[in-house]
Amino acid sequence: MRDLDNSFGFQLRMLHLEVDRRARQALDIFGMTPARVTALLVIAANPGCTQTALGDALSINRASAMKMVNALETLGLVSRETAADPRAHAVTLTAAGHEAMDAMLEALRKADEAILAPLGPEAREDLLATIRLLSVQPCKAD
Amino acid sequence: MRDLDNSFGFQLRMLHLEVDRRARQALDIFGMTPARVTALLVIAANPGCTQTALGDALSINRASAMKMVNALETLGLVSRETAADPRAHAVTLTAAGHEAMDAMLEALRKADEAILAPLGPEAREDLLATIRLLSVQPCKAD
DNA sequence: TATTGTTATACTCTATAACTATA
DNA sequence: TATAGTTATAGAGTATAACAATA
Repeated sequence: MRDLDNSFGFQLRMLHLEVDRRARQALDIFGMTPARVTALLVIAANPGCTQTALGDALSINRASAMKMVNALETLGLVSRETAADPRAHAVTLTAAGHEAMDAMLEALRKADEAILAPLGPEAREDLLATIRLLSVQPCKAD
Repeated sequence: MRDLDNSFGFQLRMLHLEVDRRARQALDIFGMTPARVTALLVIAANPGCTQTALGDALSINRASAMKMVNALETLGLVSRETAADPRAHAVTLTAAGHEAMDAMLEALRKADEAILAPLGPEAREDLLATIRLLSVQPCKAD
């Protein structure tokens, strides 16, 4: 049997599976999912971004980004404003979106806490620093 | 704006997004996906497991596990054998499955390498050890 | 009664391709 | 010609609910 314990991709996938499952549970009462919260966070960090820019930030294409915005708009969390370029839409959080985001982040923080329980403060900082180092930060949408 | 840099869940999701994207590219020529490889690995680690047990190991339900086995069987990578309990199927890798798995793991190793490039040997071991510590290892399917 | 596999159906998230309107 | 948004369609991966066979 192959030594899966040493496969970074496999281990990360297993961890993500668990984190995602817990996040999904935590977000269920909001009618949200991890993918939607991620989109919401990117929009919050880049108010007025276009749908195409949002897609680039999330590594998804225009059509998929539009569907996400549709879902968030239906939930009343974001709105499409007119942009300088009349072809584009400027996507921004509504007041309800800002409020909801705070509640969701707190719910996610609790879900993360359950996962991170085995780690002390230093180990958590090290882990976060390492992940940040590896991750191409796709939160710039402009 | 909320400090997303310090949100473990958000950072992990972003990292997973990138790792998954590269893994998907690497597996494309095999007609495989990360989810299918994970299932294949669990089956390889637990030869003769039932579909329900596979589902438990992957945190998915029976119906979804059956679909995965169907896909892997169609690709000729696994086979359903008769189990002690005639209600169940014993799922095992075929010879082709074992061969293909080696090639896939090598392809994934290369994809991981591209992500891990910023880390030295020690940092990689630390990261892997930490992830293993957090991850409830769902690779026991029996 | 409980469990295994199965089928049917549906939802989320992604993709591609083609269309429109504007640049 | 290129770009932003849209629509239609499709596929992967998940879920629930109900069914047959077996324990």
